[in-house]
Amino acid sequence: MLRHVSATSLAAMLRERGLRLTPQRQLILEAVHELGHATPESVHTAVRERAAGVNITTVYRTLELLEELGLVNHTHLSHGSPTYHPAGDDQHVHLVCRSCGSIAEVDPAVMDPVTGLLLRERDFRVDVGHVSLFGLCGDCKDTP
Amino acid sequence: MLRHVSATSLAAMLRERGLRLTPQRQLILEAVHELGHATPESVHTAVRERAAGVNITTVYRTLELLEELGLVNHTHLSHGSPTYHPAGDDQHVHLVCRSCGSIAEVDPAVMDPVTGLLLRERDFRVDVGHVSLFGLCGDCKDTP
DNA sequence: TTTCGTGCAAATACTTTGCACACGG
DNA sequence: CCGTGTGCAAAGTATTTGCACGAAA
Repeated sequence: MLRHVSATSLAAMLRERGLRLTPQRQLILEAVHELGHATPESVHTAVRERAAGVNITTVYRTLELLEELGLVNHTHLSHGSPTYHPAGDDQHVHLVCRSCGSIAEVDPAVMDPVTGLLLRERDFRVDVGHVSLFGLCGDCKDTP
Repeated sequence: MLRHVSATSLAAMLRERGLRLTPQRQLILEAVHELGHATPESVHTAVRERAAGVNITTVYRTLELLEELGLVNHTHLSHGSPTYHPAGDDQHVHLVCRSCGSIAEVDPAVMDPVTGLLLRERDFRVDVGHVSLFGLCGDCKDTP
């Protein structure tokens, strides 16, 4: 269960593509791991606590890069900013309550019947690390 | 299988709340039905073909209203603008290809195993008319 | 030394808000 | 008439882009 990508392996992944390891890229990747659910804004805030000068532009560019490298995924929780989270085997499906805004996580295996069906019948390969389901949570379904 | 909400029934729903039937509201609701998948921008364009003066602000306000009335739903297809579609029994789940951007639709019944499980085990009521699944379509999965 | 990466500033996209007038009921 | 709805303009947020300098390899 790999929860952290070490600086050296990040460096290796970057080098493979002729890209460079910078303090910003390390800090941003660490921030995503620490935050779990991270918007560009929250990453920016977190990174700034360690290194004041890091620009929001760099956060956007780096998150996009980290996603290309397969180190993070993003999903859209309700409206507004995308939410980034570490890629890997700790993936989860999000349950977003439209009433109270709470976000719960469930094992992506709950999607297996659906992903299997869609692959067989529609030739569509669902990216499970990317799924958000909207609805009403237990606390809200009675008092909407 | 009700595919259109008539002007009179829209009027009735509005009147119940002390709201008014206006040409803009009729046109915008019609546009959502005609377009099927409609962003605020595309609704604006479609409506303008019939009535030049309609403002984008009114489109936003009206889509929000129509959603409160339960006449339309919106979902987030990839990034960017939300996509509105008619509410009712023609609901569908969206399959969004992250490679080519294509949007396919499937019967929401494919989600039944998942919605049932989440209701039983997590007390979470999934809004199926709101589901978008991201992944790779058949055309793209071989040549990503 | 050679690119690549970053910060900065400005541009762009999307959405919301305040207000005065228009108009549906 | 009364009060809601609209258009307009402007403000607010979120994100992207161009460019010159700084820095990794």
